[in-house]
Amino acid sequence: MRDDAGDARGGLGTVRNAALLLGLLAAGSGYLQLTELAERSGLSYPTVHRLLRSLTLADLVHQDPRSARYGLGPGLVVLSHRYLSGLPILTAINPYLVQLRDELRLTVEVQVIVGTTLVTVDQVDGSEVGIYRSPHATCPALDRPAGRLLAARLGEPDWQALLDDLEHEAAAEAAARRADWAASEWLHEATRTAGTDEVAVVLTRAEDASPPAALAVATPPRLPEERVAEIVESMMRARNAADRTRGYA
Amino acid sequence: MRDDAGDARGGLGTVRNAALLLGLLAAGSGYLQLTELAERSGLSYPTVHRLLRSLTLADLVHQDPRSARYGLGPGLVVLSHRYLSGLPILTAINPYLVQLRDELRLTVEVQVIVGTTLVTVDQVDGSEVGIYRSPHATCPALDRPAGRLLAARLGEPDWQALLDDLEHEAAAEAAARRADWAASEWLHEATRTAGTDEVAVVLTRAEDASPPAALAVATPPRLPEERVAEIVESMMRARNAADRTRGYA
DNA sequence: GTATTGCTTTCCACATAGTGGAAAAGTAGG
DNA sequence: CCTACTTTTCCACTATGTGGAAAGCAATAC
Repeated sequence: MRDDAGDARGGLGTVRNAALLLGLLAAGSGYLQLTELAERSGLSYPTVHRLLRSLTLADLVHQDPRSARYGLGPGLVVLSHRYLSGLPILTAINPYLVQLRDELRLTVEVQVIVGTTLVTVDQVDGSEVGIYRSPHATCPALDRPAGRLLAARLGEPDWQALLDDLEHEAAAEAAARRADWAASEWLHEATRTAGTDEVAVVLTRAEDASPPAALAVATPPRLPEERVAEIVESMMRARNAADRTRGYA
Repeated sequence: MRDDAGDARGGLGTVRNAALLLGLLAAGSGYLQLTELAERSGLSYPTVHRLLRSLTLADLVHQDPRSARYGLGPGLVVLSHRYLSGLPILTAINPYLVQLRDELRLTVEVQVIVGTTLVTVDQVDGSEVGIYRSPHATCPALDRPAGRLLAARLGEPDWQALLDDLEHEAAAEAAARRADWAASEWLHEATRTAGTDEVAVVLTRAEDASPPAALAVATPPRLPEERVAEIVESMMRARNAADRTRGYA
């Protein structure tokens, strides 16, 4: 079965172009000029202009009236929230997050891997975070232990795409450690950028239809092994309670 | 100036159709059948099919392999996070949220109005929420005091669209109270659905380019006026500190 | 104050991409 | 095995989406 309309395998060109522009706006920091988007996308100025105007009408893009530059739009927030509020794993783990935070006295996060990106989709803040919070954090998946556990559970094409973004040495190390990550229910080691360690526990099962998710807790460096074991145990308990809610025993 | 290509004023038809389907998926609960989407959109089966496949390739839609039904996709989360992480008001208020939560001993939320919808874009949970958390909540704007303050500050077309969604009596009441809401920096009254009261404080200024935002704190009913005044004062202090960060004095 | 430069937006002609009716393929239930 | 419904593909057609050229706009330099 092959639908020729819609450029076999690639989908409708106009939708692909619109999505391309959204991706470019997401990859940039802040607002971009129409000419920059045309250069990076390979599309002409009038085409970029019409696509951006169409996306603006749909509230998916916003044009800064002062600078005429374009950025992502607020309509994306509603769509994303609707998506997240329907994820069974988030609904199931939700009731346990505050209790887990109070028990550990640490900020608890829920991470989801999307493509090669690790996204913080929920968090319950402990008092220890002070003024350094990142409620809408995204980072390359392998930067954090949670991302390593989840990335290792991706299918081959996604795993390969992830490796393609890495330098040779980092890709080799990741490839070497993949089987270990895939076999582990939890991981405690350093993050790449935040200068902290992190304990991560996988939430999702291979048979789940939604993207892989994990719990994550940032910890000080050089935590005693007993303390790590306690944290893992608490996180596992929350995870297992959520599993019972979801019908896994 | 008028660009005929792109159906004057409506943008490109294909982008509009794609956005229409995203909106229908957001409005539904869970996954929808292709035939349902065709019926609600007025588009033909093959058209809906090609649009959905294109959106799926862009990670904005997901097809459940078991039921063949369609739902919103995880790519929306990355785009939304990138959008939110660039909002100046969120960056500015962020460092004060944990301290405010600890001071009030109550959950603190940041609300943003998008169209006629109020969206919780950040929250710092107190211990009082227990197992009833709504981290990705969306609701009609006027259901909550924060939404009332923000909706009253919308332009005429958006305000009108909001009224159109209401029953006649509710619309009349909102119209009667609009001026009062627009003139108030804070509001303390009942929410429509949660069975709680709420204190809300406006965060954004009319001249801000980003969507209107507010701080919100749920409170028990029949709170003494002195306590309400204390809560408002603390929230205003956080708001004013964020304003100084943003260059307003 | 004027000219220049660069960006955004519109105009126009054209070709093909996107559309919908019809048909085929797939799946679940009786 | 048959039926009913849904999803996906095929096919012909035309209206939409494209890009080159031009117009409009705003900021900057002289």
